[in-house]
Amino acid sequence: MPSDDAIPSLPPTGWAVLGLLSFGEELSGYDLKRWADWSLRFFYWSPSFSQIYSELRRLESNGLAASRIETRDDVRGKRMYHITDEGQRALAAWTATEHVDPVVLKHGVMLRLWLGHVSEPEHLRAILTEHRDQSERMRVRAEVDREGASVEPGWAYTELVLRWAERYYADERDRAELMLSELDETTRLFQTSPAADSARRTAEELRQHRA
Amino acid sequence: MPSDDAIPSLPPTGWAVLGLLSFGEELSGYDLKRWADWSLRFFYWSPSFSQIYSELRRLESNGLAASRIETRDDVRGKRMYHITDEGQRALAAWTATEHVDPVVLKHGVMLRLWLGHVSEPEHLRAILTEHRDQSERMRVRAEVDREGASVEPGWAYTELVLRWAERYYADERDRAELMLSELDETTRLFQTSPAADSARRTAEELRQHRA
DNA sequence: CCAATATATGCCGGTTAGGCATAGTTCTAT
DNA sequence: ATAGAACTATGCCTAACCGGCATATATTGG
Repeated sequence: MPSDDAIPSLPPTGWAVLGLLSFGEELSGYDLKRWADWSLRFFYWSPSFSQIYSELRRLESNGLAASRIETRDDVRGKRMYHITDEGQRALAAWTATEHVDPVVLKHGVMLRLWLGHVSEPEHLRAILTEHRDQSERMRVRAEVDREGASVEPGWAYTELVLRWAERYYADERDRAELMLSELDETTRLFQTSPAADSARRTAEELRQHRA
Repeated sequence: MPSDDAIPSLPPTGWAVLGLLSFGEELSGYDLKRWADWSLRFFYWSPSFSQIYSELRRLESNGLAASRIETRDDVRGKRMYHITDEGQRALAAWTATEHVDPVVLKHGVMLRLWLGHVSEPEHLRAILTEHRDQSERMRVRAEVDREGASVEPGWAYTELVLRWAERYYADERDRAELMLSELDETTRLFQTSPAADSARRTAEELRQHRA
C-alpha cells in the first residue's frame, strides 16, 4: 500500500519499536529487546518479547518496516527488520503531533507505604531501603549506558535522555532516603489516631496466626 | 468460602482498590474512582471505572469485600462496598510479602525526546515546556491534597506519601527545566553527526509535504 | 563433551485501559 | 420555569500488554 498522509494508528509501544529501528540498523526481534533494555527501559518500561514480535509483524503489514530472512549455513534463519522510508515519514509525523499522552507511573513501593496503616513499620523500612538501593543501581546503569552513548554524535538525543534518567534515579534514591527519615515520625503520629487500633490489631492478629 | 491462610491471588489494581476500602468507609464504585483520583493517582496511575467495577465484583466473590444496595426514595439504588475482616487480613498479609513489583514508568515525553533525531528542535522545546508546567500543576495538586490529609492522624501514611509525591513532581519539573537548558547543545552536537542528514531530511520533506 | 547460557520466535491466558452506551440527578443560566 | 450541561453510577467491548510457557538452535566454559 502506498504512503498516504494520515498517520497510521499505532499503540505507543509500536512507535517505540519503530523508534528503535529509526536509528538505522537492521535488527532481529531479539536484538530489539536487548536494545530496548539498554535504552528505552530507563524511561519507557521495556516491551516484552511477545509485544515486540507482534508489533514487528504489524509494522511490516503497515509498510513501516520490512524484513528479510538471514540464513547462515543452511536452515536456521532469523528475521532481520529495518525501517522503510514510509516508516521514517510516519515516525516523524507522529513525533510532530502535539498530543503527548500522560506519564504512566505505577509505584508499587509507594502503594505499600500508602497502606502503612495495615503494615509493620519495620517492613516499610525494609521496603524503602531496598528501593533506595535499587534506585542507585539503576542510576549507575543509566550512567554506564550514557557514557556508552556519548561516543557517537548520532546518539546525542539518547545521551540527553540517559542523562535525564541518571538524575531521575538519583532523585528517586534521595526521596527514598528522605522518606526513611520521616517514617518514625509518621508512625508515631498515626498511633495517636483513635482509629489506628483496629487496623493495627488486624496486622497483629495475622502475625500471631502465621507464627 | 471461609478464610484460608493463603493470600488470594489478585492483580495489583485489586489490592489498590481493597486498599482504598481499608480506610474503613463504605463507598460506591464511583466514590472509589474519585478517591483514587484524589490520592492514588499521584503515585499509582488511577484505575479506570471499568477496572474498579470489575475488581469490586471479584473482591466480593472472594469474600474480601461485601456490598449492600442503598435505595433512596424508591427505585434508584447504588451499591455500597465495604471491606470484610477477611479482606483486612488478606491486605495485611499481602503488604507483608517480600516481593514488591518493579516501578512501571512510561514517560511519553522522554520517548519523544529520545526520538529527537526525527523531530524539530522547537517542537521538542514546546513539549518539554508543557511538561514542566504540567508537573508543577501536579505538584500543587499533591500539595493541596496533602494539606487535606494532614487534618486526620489516621491518614498519616497518606500524608507521608503525598509529601513524597509533592517532591516527585517538583523534581520532575526541575529536570524538565534542566533539560531545556541542555537542548540547544544537544541539537548542535547531533548536527555534527554525518548520519544526521538523512533523518533530518526526512523530517524536512514531511513539513514541505504537509504545507 | 556435556551442561549452562544465549539466541530466536511464538502462543496463550489474564490484566488493563479507554471508548462507548445508558440512565437518572442536580445544578445553572437564560 | 425549564432546557441543557454536568455529575452520579454502572457496565460492555475491543485492543493493548505482560509474563509464563514452549520450542528450537548456538555458543561457551568447565
